[in-house]
Amino acid sequence: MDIDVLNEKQKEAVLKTEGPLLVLAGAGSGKTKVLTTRIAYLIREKKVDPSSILAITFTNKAAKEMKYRIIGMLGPIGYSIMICTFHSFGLSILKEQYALLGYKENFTILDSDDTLTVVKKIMKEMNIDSKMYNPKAIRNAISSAKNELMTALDYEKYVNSDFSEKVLKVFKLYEQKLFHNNSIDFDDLLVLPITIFRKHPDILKAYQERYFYVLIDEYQDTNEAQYLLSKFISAKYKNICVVGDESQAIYSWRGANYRNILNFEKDYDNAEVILLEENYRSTQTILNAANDVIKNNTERKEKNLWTTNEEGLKINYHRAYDEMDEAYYVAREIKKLLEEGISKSEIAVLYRTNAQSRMMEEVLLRENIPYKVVGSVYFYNRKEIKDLISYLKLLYNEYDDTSLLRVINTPKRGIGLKTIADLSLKATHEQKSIYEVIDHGKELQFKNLIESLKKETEHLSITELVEVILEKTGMRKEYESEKSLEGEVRLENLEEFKSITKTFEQEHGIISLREFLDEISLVSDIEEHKANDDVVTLMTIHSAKGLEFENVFLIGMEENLFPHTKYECGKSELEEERRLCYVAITRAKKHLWFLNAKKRLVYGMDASNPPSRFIREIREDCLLKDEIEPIVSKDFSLNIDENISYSLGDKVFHEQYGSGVVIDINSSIVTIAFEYPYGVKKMIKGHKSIRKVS
DNA sequence: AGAGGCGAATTTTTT
DNA sequence: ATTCGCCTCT
Repeated sequence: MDIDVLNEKQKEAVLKTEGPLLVLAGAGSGKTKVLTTRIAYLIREKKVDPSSILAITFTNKAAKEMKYRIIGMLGPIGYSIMICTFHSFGLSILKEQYALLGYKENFTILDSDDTLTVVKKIMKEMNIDSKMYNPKAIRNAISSAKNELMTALDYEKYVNSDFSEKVLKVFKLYEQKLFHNNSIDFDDLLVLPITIFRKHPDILKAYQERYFYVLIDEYQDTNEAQYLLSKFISAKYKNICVVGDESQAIYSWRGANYRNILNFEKDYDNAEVILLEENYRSTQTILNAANDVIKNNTERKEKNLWTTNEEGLKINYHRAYDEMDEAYYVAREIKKLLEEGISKSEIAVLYRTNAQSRMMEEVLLRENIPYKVVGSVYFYNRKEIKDLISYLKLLYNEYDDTSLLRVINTPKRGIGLKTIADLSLKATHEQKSIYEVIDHGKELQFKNLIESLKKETEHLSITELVEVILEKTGMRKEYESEKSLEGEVRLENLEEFKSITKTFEQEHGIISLREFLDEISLVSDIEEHKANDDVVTLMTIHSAKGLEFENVFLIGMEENLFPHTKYECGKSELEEERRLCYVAITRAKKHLWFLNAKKRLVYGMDASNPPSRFIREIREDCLLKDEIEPIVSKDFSLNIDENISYSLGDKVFHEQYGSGVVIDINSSIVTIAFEYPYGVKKMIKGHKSIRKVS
């Protein structure tokens, strides 16, 4: 553990172990290093019991990274430290205290799709028109209310419109329904522990004593519930260290309140504040640009990033003709970088909205530059996977109506809408779950099937159980008998799921269904276990938070797009956009490019936006305007056979990857699933390397 | 139950 | 421009 490699401020942050501490850590100032060293110091020097340390992060990825680094420093003892996300911390409490709130041990967690389904169902039952009131909006309103720690009862006081009146109605039933289903949503993972703590001071006390030292990462992103949970847990010993940077608060639209970090000193008497302003990541030029932009925000703590790094390259600024020209400029610059021997994994293209990735993808495909789009398709979101997970959830918690409804007629077993409606009505009426009220007909056969599978869970591993489910529910047969290529792909996905469970079991030993379900409920996607993929990264600025790349292209630097002003543009919204810009700029270590276009298609209409105000906020000598001839090129025909149309399920043959199936088509890109080991690839329509086979 | 047509919406995303 | 959800028709 190298305390000596830390700078003075970082050292202070490590050594001040007692009492409330606020570490304002600018971008690239070694925040994670401080956190991990601090934990190592507590254990090694202060002889603190690892199990009395609680470190909370926002994402699984961050938690994993921190754990990995700690274990690197301390060895296996690191495993016994509670390093987790807010939600998994909440779950750990609920697993111990569920009974206090009347839940049964086998409660399950609904994801945001599931909760939407519940909301829709309730709206239907209550005859609320889903055209007049958007179910998603209602779900979000409920979720926001819960994160503000409002119960349905509290919400009543805030009803001031038609919409909120409907929200209230749905909210009440929603909470009832979840309870009767013995299930909870993501928000409950934060809210219910707080409810318990408020009701049972003795239990709160026990947790306070268990976690003597508390660390919270990304404190600027805490919402009310998370804020309060942090406060409760550390209220007794007040050994709370929060780390964050209000300049990087970009989730206020999700209920995060960066004032939590600005108010830390008011919340905790004698709080010490340490500023980490030395940046180890970027060049002076990049930091100047970042500072120039962020200083236009009013609500922030004065902070000025500096570095001893060299001045570095200027920021290239290119105003392209249109979005295609913009993408081509980026592709050309990337090619230059690759020729210089720069690794693709050190190149990122960042944008404000997902829609912008499209043209970029198309051009990178045409130019044969390997890339990945972060956060596009979620494995767990595929239909067949969700169905399978629903079976698992139902086996664990038969009261889970959401899962039951998903699979009761999947694959088809002749249980129609009428039957389902009747069952739902009966269940609502008797305040029971659907499973409980099933007593005859084909649905009883289904119930018996579930009962027999439940028996199997006792002596099978998860992988074996999945196999039995695929067989006995007829899922496998269904897809096999389709004799369609789509069915084949779905079967492959299910096989892939089995390899996930297998890996999981190899890593964790024999695990219970509960452990497995918890894991997949709280992890949004599987590990990107294609490790050594050296490719260019495309992603939104939001997803780029916490990451760094030597070379960063920031595209769409235009008014209306970034800052984004689709709806209203209030001062606070603009400031959040500016923080987002700050985050984007500070991702770059060595070289940064700004791109925009004189005109582009927005919602199918020509739009021409002036350059982003953020560019103007940067001192001029940081920027190098690059004026080159626009590529107004029509000769994309290179390697392309025109007029080839595709439909889903078409069989194709690729000279390198062999035979494959078209699984997605969008304007000029086809997605093709090739056989093992090539997998799913995107290609430009009509590329000469692929041909259709009949 | 599945295909086709129409209208509406279209920032950011984790858990 | 395109996607998505809902509706109707086979």
